[in-house]
Amino acid sequence: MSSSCCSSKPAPPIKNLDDLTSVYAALADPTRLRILALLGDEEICVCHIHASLDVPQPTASRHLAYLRKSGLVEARRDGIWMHYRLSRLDNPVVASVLKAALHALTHTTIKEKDDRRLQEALKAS
Amino acid sequence: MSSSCCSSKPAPPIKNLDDLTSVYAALADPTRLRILALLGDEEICVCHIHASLDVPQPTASRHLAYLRKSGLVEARRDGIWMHYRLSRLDNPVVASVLKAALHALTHTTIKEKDDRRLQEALKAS
DNA sequence: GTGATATATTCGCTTTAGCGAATGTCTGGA
DNA sequence: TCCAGACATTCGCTAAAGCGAATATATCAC
Repeated sequence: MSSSCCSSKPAPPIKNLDDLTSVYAALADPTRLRILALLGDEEICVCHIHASLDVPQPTASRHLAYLRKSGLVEARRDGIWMHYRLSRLDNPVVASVLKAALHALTHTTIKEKDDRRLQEALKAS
Repeated sequence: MSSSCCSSKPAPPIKNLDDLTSVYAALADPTRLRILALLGDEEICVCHIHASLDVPQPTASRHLAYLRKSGLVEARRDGIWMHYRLSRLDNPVVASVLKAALHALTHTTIKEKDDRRLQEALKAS
């Protein structure tokens, strides 16, 4: 993982430990982890997210707002739809933390189910 | 970071997402992050930990108990002293998550101070 | 056993997080 | 302008976390 940081460019120091702590707080919830895993490289709208995770729409929306505030995801409005995607993190250290999380999530069994439901939702729309 | 997992041996699946979530919950506290960063490869007793972090002894002890329950650290009794060290994690996926955290912590400014106080404490003992 | 030191735990408290239900807001179409 | 659909937010509640202070436990020396 040091290859995603520290190899070429010098990584900027993290002056405030709370910046790191808040990232881990954002990752410390199963619904948010599932959202991040679902996003991967794609951009997904809220309706597909809450359908894939099989959680109520306000729940998905609340966790998306949390992730957005923490800087891990970004949103784009498209008419009545909101599309979410993973942020391109400027800080390589934080980026490697998220990368480790995404990698770990590929090893979870629940991600398979979520991905399957996403494909069904995409097909049905 | 995929080099620390998935390269040679097949990583075991994470059947329960809560296993991952609880690891991130353990990392979502500044005192615990500082403890993990301080430990590094060494084994450190509680008195040096709470002296290095400049937190009350019960605080250090409580967070160490938390880290211990979460499986991230292990303890060894040596007379009246308790020595803590990072666990050797059997799950490579979780190990890479911790590795990313430790790497990120090397970029924090507070770790320098903590390390410096640790050296002083070691020298004084 | 007594005392001293190192560490762990409990207690009372405040703060925060997450949830379901309900409601609010925004957008596009009729 | 009014409605319907997509999404966001608020409210009331419960559960959990973290802290400081105090107390308990454990080990060793005497």
